[in-house]
Amino acid sequence: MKSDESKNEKDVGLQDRDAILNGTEIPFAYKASYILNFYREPLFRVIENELGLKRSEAILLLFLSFRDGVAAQEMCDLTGHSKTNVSRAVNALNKNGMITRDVDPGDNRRQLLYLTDLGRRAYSAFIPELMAREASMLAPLSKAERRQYMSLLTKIAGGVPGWTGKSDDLDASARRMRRKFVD
Amino acid sequence: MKSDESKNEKDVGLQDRDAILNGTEIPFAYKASYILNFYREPLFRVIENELGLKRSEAILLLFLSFRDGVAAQEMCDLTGHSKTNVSRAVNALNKNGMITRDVDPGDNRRQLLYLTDLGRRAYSAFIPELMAREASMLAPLSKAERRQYMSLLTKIAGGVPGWTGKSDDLDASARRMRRKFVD
DNA sequence: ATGAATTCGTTCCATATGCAACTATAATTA
DNA sequence: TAATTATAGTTGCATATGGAACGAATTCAT
Repeated sequence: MKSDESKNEKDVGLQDRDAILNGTEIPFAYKASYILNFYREPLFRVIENELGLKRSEAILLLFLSFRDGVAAQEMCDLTGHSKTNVSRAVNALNKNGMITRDVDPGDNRRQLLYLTDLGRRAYSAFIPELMAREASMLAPLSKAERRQYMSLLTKIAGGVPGWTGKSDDLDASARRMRRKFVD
Repeated sequence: MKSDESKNEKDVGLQDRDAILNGTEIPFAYKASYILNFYREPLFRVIENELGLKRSEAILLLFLSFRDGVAAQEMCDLTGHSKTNVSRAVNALNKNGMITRDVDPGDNRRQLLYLTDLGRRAYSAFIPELMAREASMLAPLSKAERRQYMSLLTKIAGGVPGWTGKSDDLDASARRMRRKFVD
């Protein structure tokens, strides 16, 4: 694949951009990543600057907003984040008063997490921006297409537990990669 | 280990999981993030362990695989990654012989990047695993649904340049957040 | 019950990453 | 042309993040 040499323009035109996004061998994953990168990253930086919340802390607040009272473990399972990171987010938010934690009466190792009023206020401060940006993201879709999109996402998400968590598959991937790349 | 799924309360059941994913106020973004997290992160870690390629380096190889000869700048524009990170990836891959770089004859500031054979071999080592995982991800969808999904992603991706890069909007978000959260 | 194995959460350490400041080159304006 | 502004890429610094090792609580198998 040779690039042609007509690169006078530094701007990448729209159709060019689309061609680029279609060039990869993993077009679904690539496009979804592309979209999500531009959706999430800039806003998380704003949240960090304005509210002093790290990415993982904002995500924890988001999670607790509709799932109050879980333990850190659930957060790891359902988001795929490392427990190291979740632990740190829990401690930081606890320290600044945005969540509280109670020992789980049924298991003293676990600590159940709850939003405080301050935590809810922080959540209320950033969630409208995330929603507005989501609306921008979906703007090119009609109502019917949005329903379609949600339906597809739901189907895909439903399959996730089937192909994640199987560390055997990842080990097999690792072996194939290694074998293929050995010098 | 408990042998099955009947009533282990620590496990989150499937229907429960779906309810959780639907609970948020940004369901599209949340579900897409959820899927993508589980798609990408584990494999990037395998790539790092097996091939010694950082996430940003693997992404650069992926990008060059269908877009050989670009400058670092394009990489930033089209992926949203910071130029710091891209610069470091370029230097690392150049040092270990996976890419070469030539000064752009039309602009001495720019350096055009090219995959080497070694770089292609590294790419060839990991891309099948990303493809296989993409296939797993899409497994719940029929052929027709996949076409639909791609069509929707294309539409959404086409809109991205319209709502990103407008730092005015982000500034406005920042102001609203701050105002809403002031103590 | 006793001891082995498992799980929840924390901490240490190494590394990855973003921002801001900087150098060098190019484009713009006078 | 000279002076100003903008852009490509690099680097210093502060911080974010993941893995492994750990302590404590729990479960499992005798």
